Amino acid sequence: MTLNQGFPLPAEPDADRAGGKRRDSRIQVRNREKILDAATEIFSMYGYRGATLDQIAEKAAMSKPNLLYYFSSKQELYLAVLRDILEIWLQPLKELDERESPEREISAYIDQKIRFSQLYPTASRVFANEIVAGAPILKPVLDSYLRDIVKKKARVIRKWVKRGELADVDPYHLIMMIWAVTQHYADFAVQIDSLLGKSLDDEKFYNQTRKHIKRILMRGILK
Amino acid sequence: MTLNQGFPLPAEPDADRAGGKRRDSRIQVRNREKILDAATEIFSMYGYRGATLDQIAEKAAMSKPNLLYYFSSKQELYLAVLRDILEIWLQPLKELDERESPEREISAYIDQKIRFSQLYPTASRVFANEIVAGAPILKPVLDSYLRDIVKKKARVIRKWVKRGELADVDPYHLIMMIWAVTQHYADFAVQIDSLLGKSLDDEKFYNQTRKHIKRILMRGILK
DNA sequence: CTTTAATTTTATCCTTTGGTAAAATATATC
DNA sequence: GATATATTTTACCAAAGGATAAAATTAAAG
Repeated sequence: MTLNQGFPLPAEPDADRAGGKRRDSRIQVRNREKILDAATEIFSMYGYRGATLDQIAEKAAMSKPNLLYYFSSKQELYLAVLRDILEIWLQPLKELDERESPEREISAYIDQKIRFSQLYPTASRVFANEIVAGAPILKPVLDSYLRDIVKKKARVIRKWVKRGELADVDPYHLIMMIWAVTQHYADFAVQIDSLLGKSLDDEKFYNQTRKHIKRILMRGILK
Repeated sequence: MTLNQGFPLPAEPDADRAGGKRRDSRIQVRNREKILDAATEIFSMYGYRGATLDQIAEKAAMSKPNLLYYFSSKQELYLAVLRDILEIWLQPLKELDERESPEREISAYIDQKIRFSQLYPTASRVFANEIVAGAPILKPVLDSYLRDIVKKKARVIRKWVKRGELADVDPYHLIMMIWAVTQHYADFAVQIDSLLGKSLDDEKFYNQTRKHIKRILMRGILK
């Protein structure tokens, strides 16, 4: 689950050391994962500044100095968490393929985004927190990497519009809309739970939500 | 701007004292407002736990003890901020009127929500932060007050569907969708700025966004 | 102008928090 | 099983953060 490959976020100084020391012992891998999971949960609730290493250490069932043995600072830990999230957050968008029909592609995209909200709601919330906070860490990534991908995919959507397969929609706004709606179910899960007593964990509700979102959006954009 | 009337959030012990001391001197009003504005901004960036009184005091251009003279604790200040936000956040929904056409009413509702995102983006972010964090403070309000209003308005939407004026949409999901999309432009403003170099402050972009959201959504739900 | 009440400042306290040092323990290798 | 290395624990520190006390200043009322 700790993927991270080639992201424009500074790599952890100690990660995948090639020289000298042996890394990746079973205990190493297990503990790093335990910490990342705990950190994701705590960061999702309190944001970077509000989260404390004590809380994270407790949730990971280890002492704070022990935690700092694996991630040498709070910031390094936060970066590691964000890197993992960004990886899975971005993946689906990259797959939009202009050679297929917009109906099929956009539908699949929505499916993947809502699936992400179901599978990684806390990760989604860490991301939300970071962006709402003004993206102090991710800003450079948004300004370069994300910007490029979105621009490329906007072109794909525009092509569909020109071909007459899609109503005359603004590609950017369409992408924003899909993000907004799908992420909402993860980021505002408490609210949903308060109002409906349901969550995406409930497979029935998950499918109902998925279909409903798709019905309205697809109706809204297909010719 | 400091409205607050009859909200199910505990009232500040000192607010609008009737007995004894005179309140609301000009200086009192001005400083409380200055603090609330500063607090909204800081809370929007760092959430409740991540925000510090030092930051807020600095932004309000006064000393920390001075700030605490007006709001006797961080929590009290946070409650005051949330109360103000909730007031303006909820207002538009209350106005949905079944006697009018859904086309007109929902369109007006979207207008009001996106207008809120334009006028109070930081307030929107404080709210977002609170909900993403699991609504530790607002949970009771969501569970009672908000729940009731939404239930009532869901009934209105359902009536429109039965009358055949609206496609067969789930009222709750529709409301969620409108919230998600409109709030997105305030809550994820940095992202929007990274990708498009625009914000709702730009009147042209504001109108383009508004129309685009409405076009897709209305097409998606009208018969 | 005095007197009283409201506001602001200065000094300070205690707790929390990110982080370190070094000793103690466990694990692996020969 | 001895030695080296990796992991964990214990004890601690300096800075930050929420909050209070009390003195100093300013504004209002008579």
